[in-house]
Amino acid sequence: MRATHPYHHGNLKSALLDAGVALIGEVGPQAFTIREVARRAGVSHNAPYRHFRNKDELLEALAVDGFARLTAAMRKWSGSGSTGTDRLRLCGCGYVDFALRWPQHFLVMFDLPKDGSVGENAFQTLLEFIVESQQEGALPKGDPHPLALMAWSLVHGIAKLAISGNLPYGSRRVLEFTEWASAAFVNGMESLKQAADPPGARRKRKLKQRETTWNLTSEAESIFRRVRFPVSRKMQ
Amino acid sequence: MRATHPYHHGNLKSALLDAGVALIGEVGPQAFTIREVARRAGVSHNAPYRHFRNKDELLEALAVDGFARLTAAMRKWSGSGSTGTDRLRLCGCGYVDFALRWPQHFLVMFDLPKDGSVGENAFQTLLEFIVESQQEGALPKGDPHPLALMAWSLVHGIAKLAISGNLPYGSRRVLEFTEWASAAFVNGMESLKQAADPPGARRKRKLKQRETTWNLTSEAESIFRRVRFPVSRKMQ
DNA sequence: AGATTGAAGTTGCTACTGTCAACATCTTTT
DNA sequence: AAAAGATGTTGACAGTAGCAACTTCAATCT
Repeated sequence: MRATHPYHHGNLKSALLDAGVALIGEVGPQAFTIREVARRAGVSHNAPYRHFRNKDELLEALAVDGFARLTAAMRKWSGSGSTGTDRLRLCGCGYVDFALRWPQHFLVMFDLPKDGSVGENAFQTLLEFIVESQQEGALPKGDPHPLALMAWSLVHGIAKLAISGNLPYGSRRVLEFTEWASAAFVNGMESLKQAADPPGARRKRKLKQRETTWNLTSEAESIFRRVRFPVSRKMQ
Repeated sequence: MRATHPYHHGNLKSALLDAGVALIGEVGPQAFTIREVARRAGVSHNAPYRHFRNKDELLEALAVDGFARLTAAMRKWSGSGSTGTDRLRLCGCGYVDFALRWPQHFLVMFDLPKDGSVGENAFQTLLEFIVESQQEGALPKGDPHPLALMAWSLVHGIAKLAISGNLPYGSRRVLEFTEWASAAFVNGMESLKQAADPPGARRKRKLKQRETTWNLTSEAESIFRRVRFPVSRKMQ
């Protein structure tokens, strides 16, 4: 009894995570089973319970892993952009591309009861590009959160609808649609940017405008007057 | 043995659907169980198999039911709008409101493998308001499908993110945010509407512009030039 | 009428799952 | 060296999806 694997696996936890990522990618959350993960890691059906309290905790770990991959994908895609709006657009494409490549994993990340604020990093990445675009004057000044949440909602909706087969496009065209929609978002918002805008020498006013109140310029506000979306209070 | 219920239930199928709707609303797709549905309908654990081939078929029936309710909600909300853009905005709010009220049911409708084109009616409703808004001149002319899909993606993303707890708002503010985002969508798109636009006497050219090609005006196209999202081919 | 057929509901079974409890093995600390 | 603790295993239990064989009952066909 030495030819078989040793009694202790060594680093079972990461092996379980790897097997879990593979399994979730194959069968999705419905058919996902702790016992199959254990099987793939070559270990008894109860070994995982030494590393995860229960099934949900394992799934949550997979979600955390997924968000790390997602953030990496967004950063990688946006890396080739030269302006803030370029990066913003590419970031959205990376988001959708990730969702299309690992739809089941994407499911686990969002459609299961999670606890804390997983996915915080992904949102920060998006927020960063939003702020950049604001500084370039491509997006209206003020609290960037509503804009970021709107952009996020847009690409998230595209991703989910595409995955569930509700967009009449194949993967290829979904990405083109994402790019188009992102451009439409930015260009649409651009029309609401600060009216009296000194055309230059404003790039230096770094992050002064990151207050926590949604403060549209009067011109934009006159357009948005019917809604007046209130302050973004106490995000998270 | 007459005091107990009769051997044949009468209309078990609809009773199962009712119990299923209730159950899915309580526990979600994960904990959803055919046997519990049977229990609630006061029937043996295998009776449902006379009406649904398997669990997925029952869930799909629930999804169909959900889409009917969703469409009804959208129509009810938009009923109080006076213009096309009003109805479009309210329609989006109805969508999100429905998702927030029955998040688990909403899950079943989109995140399970479905077969055919369920939800066709809901999309047609949205498309109708998009076309109306185009006729009012509030949205750019041309194929309404990309616009409808973008609007749908936006509200769908808001709904999903809100349900999964990724929007920093409570239900109340989520609806306000939806309203704001919808207004931003329309007003943003409005800036791309036909440039040389005879201000009146165009409401009569009814649905002439419902071609299947995405045909932006030259002005809008110059703004969208970097993407050139192609024709919407063979929707569904 | 009386027999037959077939739909609708039931009971019992198998294979599988999540999770608990008790046990085995190996490492680390004392 | 011995105790302790962490890690992995075996065996159980309750619950589930679905199959097969049985029962009830209404409708149809002589």
